[in-house]
Amino acid sequence: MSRRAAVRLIDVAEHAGVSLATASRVLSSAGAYRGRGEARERVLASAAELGYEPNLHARALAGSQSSTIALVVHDIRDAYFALIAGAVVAAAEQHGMLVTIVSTYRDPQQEARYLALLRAQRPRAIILAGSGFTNRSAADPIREELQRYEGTGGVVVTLGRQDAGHSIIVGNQEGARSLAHAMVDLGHREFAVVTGPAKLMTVRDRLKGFRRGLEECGIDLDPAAVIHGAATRESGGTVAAQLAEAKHRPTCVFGSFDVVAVGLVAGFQRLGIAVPGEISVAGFGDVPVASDITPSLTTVRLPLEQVGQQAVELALSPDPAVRRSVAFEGVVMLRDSTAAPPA
Amino acid sequence: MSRRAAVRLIDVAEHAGVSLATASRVLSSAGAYRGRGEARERVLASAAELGYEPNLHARALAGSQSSTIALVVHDIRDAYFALIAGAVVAAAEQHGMLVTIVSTYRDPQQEARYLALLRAQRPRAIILAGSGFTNRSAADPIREELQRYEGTGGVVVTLGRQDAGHSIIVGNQEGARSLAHAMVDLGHREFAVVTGPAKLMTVRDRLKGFRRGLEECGIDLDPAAVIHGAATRESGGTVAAQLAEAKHRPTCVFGSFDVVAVGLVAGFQRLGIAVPGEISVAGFGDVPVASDITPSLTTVRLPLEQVGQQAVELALSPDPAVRRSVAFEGVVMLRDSTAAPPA
DNA sequence: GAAGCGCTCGAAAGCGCTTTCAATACAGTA
DNA sequence: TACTGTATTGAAAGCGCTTTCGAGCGCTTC
Repeated sequence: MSRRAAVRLIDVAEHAGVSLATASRVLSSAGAYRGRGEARERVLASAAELGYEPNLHARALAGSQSSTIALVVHDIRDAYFALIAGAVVAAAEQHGMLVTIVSTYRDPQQEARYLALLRAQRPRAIILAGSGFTNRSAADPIREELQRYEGTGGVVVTLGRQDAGHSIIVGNQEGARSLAHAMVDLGHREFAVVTGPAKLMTVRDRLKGFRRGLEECGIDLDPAAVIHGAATRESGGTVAAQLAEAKHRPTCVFGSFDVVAVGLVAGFQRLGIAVPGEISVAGFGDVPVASDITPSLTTVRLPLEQVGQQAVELALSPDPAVRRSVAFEGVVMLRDSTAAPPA
Repeated sequence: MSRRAAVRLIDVAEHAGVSLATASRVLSSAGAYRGRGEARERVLASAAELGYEPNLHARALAGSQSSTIALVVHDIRDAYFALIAGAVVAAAEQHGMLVTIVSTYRDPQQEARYLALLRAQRPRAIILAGSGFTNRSAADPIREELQRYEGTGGVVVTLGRQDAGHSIIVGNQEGARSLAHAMVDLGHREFAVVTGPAKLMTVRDRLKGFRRGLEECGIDLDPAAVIHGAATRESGGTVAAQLAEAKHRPTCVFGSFDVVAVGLVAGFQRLGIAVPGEISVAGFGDVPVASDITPSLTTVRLPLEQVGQQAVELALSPDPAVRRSVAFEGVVMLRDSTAAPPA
């Protein structure tokens, strides 16, 4: 294990018989530089021969231009975020950038701490996916972190929140609204919503959209019919049991995360309640498991692939000073977990 | 958006009235340094007041000690890798390290390219998860990359391959072997294996383990009964159709990735073949979807959480020169997709 | 009281690169 | 041929930090 030092730019320069500056210009292909042919070729050849690899730290330090993008998610193990991460990683690599992923496990304190840690890495941009605590007070630590980061020249891209940097609207509200219409079209009038922590923007947006959709159909969503739990499968199962025992059972339950809906379906089935025969269940996200369960889950498909790609585009957009905002729409995927209500 | 420069260490030093060196020592808490009390306190106070944040690039450059760990996976969108990534990210952050994730989408060329890109970032360690093309020839580009990286002082941790750096055995062989025994115990004698590309180590190991398990029970696995497809749900569906039409249908099918098994189950059900009534299906991995489908999937649970944690431990282990190897075992999760063969 | 030890602390030398700045080369024009 | 304008090149100054090296200090030890 000879800890032989890595090849440096100066080694390449000497080997090619040019100055350090020239070698740098050739290899970092700075703008319009083409070299007089001769020198350029020699540098390229030497670099290849010696197996030169730039040191990104040195590059970042000298050029104050980092080549990493930071992605902050709630939980990378969650399919929803994994899908976004996949798209971000793929898009970033197209631009020769690396992605640093941080998983906050839905803890706002953590999130702020991580953001601080991340800033130390001086990433070109921070993409905040699925962050979005609805703390609109002036003292929101996350917003403060973000603003500070922007202040030092960083780019911020947020998904589902719009109080900092570029923002991407992932279609939470619109999607939920469409879903509400679809459920009413199926004949449902009695609803329950099972969702996550009220402090998450995502939760609020989906709920708001669903409620608005119902209102447009002349249906009021009883606040008591909105159940806030965790955004997990287990939570769905627990709530299913509660709903099963309720005196007045809804005909359609909207689990505002696919995993929750999956838990609901499993829960009802365990209790011998037929889905969709006796009760319809819809989810949100169209994560792979949605099509895998039986009955397959009616849900709202979010274009996560494009969202991730777009996030990288915005992250790398040349003029960060002008805030941009891009909206996507969710599309309702009618599958087997919903049907007309029992007669 | 005033692009005000970030606070530097020298700003802190001046504000505290100490030298740059002292400030550095206090803030990077280098070993046994405690300061004479006085100086230390002042530096800490100044840093807090000015909101100092170290520049990791400068740190890495000067100290030649990076604070990122690189994680290479096949596909971060895949639950298996997402689970590993979650554990790695969590464990890394405990050590104040950031994780750079690269997704190679199962392309060996890509993988080698990414490894090169990664090396430019000079991560403290590279964790290669689910890499493992079985190219044992001298010209394996990935092994070459890894060895080169080790040569320059980097640490390598591999999951499921053992030709470089520290290695973690995730239990592919042992797990598959146990599963084979469990299936034979259930009464099965006729098997088929549906698996991924033969060039993946994971595929080979699981197959080898399964075959060995059967042999130990006196059963030979017909090479014709091993079907190599993609490690996807769709592939499972396709193969289910093929198996359904075969003249001699096995009583138990082992899908060596959970997703494949999920596809198999869905495929058989679509064709009206009862699982497990007419045919048993088992998977490997125990990814969340395994418990979500109906019938729930018999599979082998890999301790991915611990694997990820251990990978980080090894990555950060003080003496990289001595190669270490840690083995985990998979445990068979008998669920509803398997039963005794039809009489 | 001199020598020795174990600290803290400051000056300064880099880490490997990008990027001015000034110098030189070359082409094009008169 | 001389003269300007443009492209290419090299020297050198950092980017923000860690880390030797050595000076200085307060002790104990003989």
